[in-house]
Amino acid sequence: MPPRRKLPATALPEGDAAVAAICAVIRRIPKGWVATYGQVATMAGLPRRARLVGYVLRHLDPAIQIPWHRVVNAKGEVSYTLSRNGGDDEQRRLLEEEGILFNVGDRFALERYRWLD
DNA sequence: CTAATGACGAACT
DNA sequence: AAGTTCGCCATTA
Repeated sequence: MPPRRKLPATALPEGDAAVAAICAVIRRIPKGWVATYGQVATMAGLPRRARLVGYVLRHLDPAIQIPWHRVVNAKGEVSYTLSRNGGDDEQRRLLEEEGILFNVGDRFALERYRWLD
């Protein structure tokens, strides 16, 4: 069986190693805590590659077991995108389920929930 | 080959 | 505080 992902065959210059590194970091985010896209990228050895993290998460096989919902943007909110067809609401639900409180601006106190290695 | 498009983010205005 | 601009870079048009 090939890797459980949906990336095109000619994916990244860094290859599967980059995808694996990103997933490895995300898997270490503790329950009830979050990490930003940029933070995950840096921790995976890919500084300034936040968009790549978003790209990988976007194309990840839904069946793969990974706490993808714990990855948020630097403003302390879930990145809402039309193309996600409600998947963003699901992310918020999962985070609230883990005890993260959202305020009226669809945001939460990032400084309070950010996972520091 | 060029241009636009992002699950992004920092710096400006 | 909120909107804009620019850097980022793989993918898509």
